[in-house]
Amino acid sequence: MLETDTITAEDVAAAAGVSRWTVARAFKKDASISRKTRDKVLAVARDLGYVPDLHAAGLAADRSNLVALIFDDFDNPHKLVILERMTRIVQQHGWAAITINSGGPDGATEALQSARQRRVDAAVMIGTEFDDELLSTATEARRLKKLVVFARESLCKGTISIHCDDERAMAEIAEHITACGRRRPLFLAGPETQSAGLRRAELFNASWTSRHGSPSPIVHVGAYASDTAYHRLLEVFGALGGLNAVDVVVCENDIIAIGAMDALRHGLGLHVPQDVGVVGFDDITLAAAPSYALTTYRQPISSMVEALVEILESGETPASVTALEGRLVVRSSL
Amino acid sequence: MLETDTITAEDVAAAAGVSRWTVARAFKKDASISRKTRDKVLAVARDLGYVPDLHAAGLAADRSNLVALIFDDFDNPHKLVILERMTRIVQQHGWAAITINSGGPDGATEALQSARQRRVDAAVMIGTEFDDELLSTATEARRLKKLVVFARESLCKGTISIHCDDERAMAEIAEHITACGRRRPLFLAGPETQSAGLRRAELFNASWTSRHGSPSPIVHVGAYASDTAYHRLLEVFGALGGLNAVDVVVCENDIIAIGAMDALRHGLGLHVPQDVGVVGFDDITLAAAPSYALTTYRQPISSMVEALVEILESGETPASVTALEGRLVVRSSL
DNA sequence: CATGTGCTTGCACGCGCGTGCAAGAAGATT
DNA sequence: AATCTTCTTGCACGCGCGTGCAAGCACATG
Repeated sequence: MLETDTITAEDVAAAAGVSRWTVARAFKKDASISRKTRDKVLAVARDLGYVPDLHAAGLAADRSNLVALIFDDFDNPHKLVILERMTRIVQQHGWAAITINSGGPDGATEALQSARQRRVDAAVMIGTEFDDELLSTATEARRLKKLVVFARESLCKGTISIHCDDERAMAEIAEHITACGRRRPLFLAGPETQSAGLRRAELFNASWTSRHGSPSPIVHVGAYASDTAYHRLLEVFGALGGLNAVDVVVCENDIIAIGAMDALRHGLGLHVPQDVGVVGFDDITLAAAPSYALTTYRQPISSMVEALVEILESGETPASVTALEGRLVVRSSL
Repeated sequence: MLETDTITAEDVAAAAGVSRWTVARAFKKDASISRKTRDKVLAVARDLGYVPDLHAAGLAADRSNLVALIFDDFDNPHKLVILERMTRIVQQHGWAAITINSGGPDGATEALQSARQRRVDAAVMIGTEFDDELLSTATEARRLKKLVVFARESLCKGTISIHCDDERAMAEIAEHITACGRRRPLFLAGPETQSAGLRRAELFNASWTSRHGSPSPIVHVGAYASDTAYHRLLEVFGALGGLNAVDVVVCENDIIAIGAMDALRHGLGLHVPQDVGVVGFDDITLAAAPSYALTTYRQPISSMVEALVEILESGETPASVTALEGRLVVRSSL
């Protein structure tokens, strides 16, 4: 790189024959500056390749225009969808996103501290590992301007939660299964510790029980990973009673659903959906692939990010909970 | 959040009975400070919950400890692998990563400018849309401290390129195919404009021709997307001569390979690898799924990121090219 | 032409910390 | 005990820009 010498507002001011502050005004919307000087300054700035230093601006204004996106894992492609929406929409509104890899639950404190050191306007926690207990004990969390829990309902004090209305979602799934004539669901949930925070198994059973009197069995998978789900299902399917006990597998997310489908088809030689139906959650890209054609529930990620932007732009820090409605995407797995 | 009042080095200094600069020294490795005062300061800092403000530090030292990761798309799960390694390893060395969504090639300039505004120590471009022509015409690129092109060879002046040794990779693939007895490869490449930068088709054919005399046909897919690849292969397979003309499909990446496998199996009713073999590139998680069991080539992402860290830590800005060796992962698709 | 109003512009001060130098403290030397 | 080192510590200045206020200006009014 050749011209690394940073060019400041001072330089532009000198070249345009105005003061440094006038240059700042030219770049500030709704600033009191005459049309003529603004145009002149902007033109000079363009020639010189000047852009305001957001770093210094943040320091002065105590507003970094930075949000931290803290992820607990990067295995689920759904994270990529979230990241895409998040970065794109947030950028459109003038923020930049710093992505922090917490590297597991133990790293949460460190991640939060790192966010604070960068003066982020908000830290967004994305991942089931970040449960309310962890958040309520993390003192770092108290020191952030805003703490948002994304894609999971959080009742933690001082925390802002933006998520899909899972209660409604699970009710819709229960209804769809019922409409398809299935009566023997098996709920395949994630790791017991993490899955609890999502409450999907619980919500599904609440809805299912209200319709059919008795709950569905729940089996936990050791990790949100297809191969783990694959082996887990093989392990329990026969023990539960095989086809006599299960005619549809409801999964906490698509990753598990993919593993379940592979297990049913390749491991047990069954047909989906003829023998056993499968329903997922998230609608990852792969769910639409002809090999899977998974019926799943799509979270309203874009709306959720819009909600985040609103919270970013609002001055106050309301300890709020926003639940948005997604939609069931019916394909051929049920 | 309750205690939003930022606590500065000044506060710690007062509480510890030293000057602000001594506090700074306590946090600086290899600083000239006595063991005793450092321990005292650090203890006070911990009690008060003080951590140095990296924002202000960056402003003062002209070093933000920030790198920008600029992505052109978020559809390929391989990006997630890169992101995970990138954030994790870079964090371990004291940097934080800001993720920028360029939203297509037109957004590259804007993304670069955004990176500059944040005073990043380096901007890393990840994606085939960022070709050398674009980079050489982008004046913003000249103003960054370091510009790194990741996972693609770049010969652009002033640019640092870190990538997998594709020449060797394609030679290994050609050798494997040959060893498996296949003699009629079809190369399924990405969009013509983007694929050119990767040069994989070209490199494969160089190797193939040297072994068997004549090159493999090359078919371009309109997008790096499975369904696009699916339809494209269906479209051209018969026209090329079907099984008489093709006994293995070599794909520019796994996403295309997945689409190709689906097309061969579900679209054409063929068997993989019995009728036609498939080889991919990247080794995404899905490649290991039993439904695909894709033979593919794994790029040495971790080593590549380590190389990036080395470049970050080295003061100079060598316009360098680093090509690292990956490895072929043989599964059952060939 | 004098006065008042509203729009522009300039500026002191501060955001939190790093750098380099000089003053001070502690230990070593004769 | 006096002096010299070496280690510690304090400080002026600056990084690039935002905020709030006051001075400057143009124009309209009487």
